[in-house]
Amino acid sequence: MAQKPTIPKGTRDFSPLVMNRRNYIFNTIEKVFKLYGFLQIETPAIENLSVLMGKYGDEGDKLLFKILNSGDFLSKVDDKLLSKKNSTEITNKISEKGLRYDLTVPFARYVVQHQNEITFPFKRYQIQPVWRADRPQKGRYREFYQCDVDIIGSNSLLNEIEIIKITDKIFSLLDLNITIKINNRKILQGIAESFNQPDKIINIAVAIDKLDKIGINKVANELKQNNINDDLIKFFKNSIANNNLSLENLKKLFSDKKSEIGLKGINELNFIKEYLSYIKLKKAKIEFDFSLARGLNYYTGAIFEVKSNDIEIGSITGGGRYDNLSEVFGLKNVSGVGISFGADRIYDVMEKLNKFPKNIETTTKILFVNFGETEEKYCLKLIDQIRDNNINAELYPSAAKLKKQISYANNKNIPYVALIGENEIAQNTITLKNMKSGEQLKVDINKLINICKS
RNA sequence: GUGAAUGUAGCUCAGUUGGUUAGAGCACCGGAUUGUGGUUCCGGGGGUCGUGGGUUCAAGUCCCAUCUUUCACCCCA
Repeated sequence: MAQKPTIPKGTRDFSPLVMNRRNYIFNTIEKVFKLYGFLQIETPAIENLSVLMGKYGDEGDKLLFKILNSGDFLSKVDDKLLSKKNSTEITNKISEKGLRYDLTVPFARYVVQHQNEITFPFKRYQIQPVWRADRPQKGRYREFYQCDVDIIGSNSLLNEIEIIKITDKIFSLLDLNITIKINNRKILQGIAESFNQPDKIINIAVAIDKLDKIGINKVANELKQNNINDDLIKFFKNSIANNNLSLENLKKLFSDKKSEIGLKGINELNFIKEYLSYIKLKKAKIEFDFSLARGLNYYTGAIFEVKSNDIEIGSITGGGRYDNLSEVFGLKNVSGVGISFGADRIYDVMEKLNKFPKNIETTTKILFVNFGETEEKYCLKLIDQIRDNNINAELYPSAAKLKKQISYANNKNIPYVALIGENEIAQNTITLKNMKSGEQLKVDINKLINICKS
């Protein structure tokens, strides 16, 4: 036990059974992405820290995995700096690369770098792992996959509708009951502006986001601690207490305070509402929730978050519109909207609810038993023919005891076993064993192929 | 980053107020059954009890440190 190898905190190995199930999720998601006309890209696991830093808020920066410079990286650090023991300053000198934290920021970087090859609006999807130096706990890993779709280079709110449709389609295929929560950052910004604290929008958003969890009083405390003024806190307390935090109420506030951005947010939200009333969703519930904030800094318009209705776990999917993300990389006026499916959390939910179909687990359809050199040569020819018919088949690699070979088929859930020994060769036939029923038939190769195909 | 709990065989766990050689079930390997798995019976391998130190005649059991895993907060998929 002592010297057994381990893997780093928050990372996992995926065994064959788990991989089958993970691939089922990835394939379902990818199929829907393609159905809506998205094209795939990949970006490197490693990005320059200058690309990653400052995009996710202070908390996000702390959670970035940083990579040491190669070579004698300490030689550039002078003794004064070392003795100060300021980790941030020293890190800047010894690390210039990091592991990507999400797929959206690398995508924005990609768009700016490849702007001349891209036809806008650009619809891309990307399924790759991301890394966060978080403390692992339930549904939280340090390495996990995100499945992102984004449309960049179009302001149309039709894209938001499409994102909602994609989300609905994927979760209906996976047979999960979910709620899509929708809000708009412009509304939050309008609130901040209306009370003369436009710079506090992040603090306000993060505090309001906890409304469901900790209640209005604790939210009020947190707002106070962040130096949010009393007028705003009062507004919240009153409207929540009177169950009155409605679109109309907010609209009135924004009109009174002449907050253009707030009014724009309300218009955008109404657009989505109106269009959603035209189209049918298969499975998803929609909830407009003014307390939804999302921690990532870069969102500027609609924001989405998906929760499981049946399992208590953080959000399993999230996204929104970002107007200025490519601007920080030098490309102005390119707005994007996208959403990210958290494959690992979706897996956890599906496993708890037992939602994985049974038929995704079989791999090999037929095993050829190996009786020795003459027989294996004979089998090799037949097995080629079977594989040419697109049937997964394998030959046991040694003439082990029959018991062992059949157990192998049993453990691997292989439904058919072909036995070809001296007798069968002489009679030019195959003994085919059905592992479920235990039945054995003598068949020829064509019949065997037909049985395996059905 | 803050606060808690946890660690005994591949897995799930027992192990009394500290006291011989640390157990069970499942899994694995072999045999009953040399051309037949999933059932049954018999046998077998596998542990310096997370790691390092300490207390004691004696530590899986008590103390300290450290690591791991898990949970909550923060934040998030």
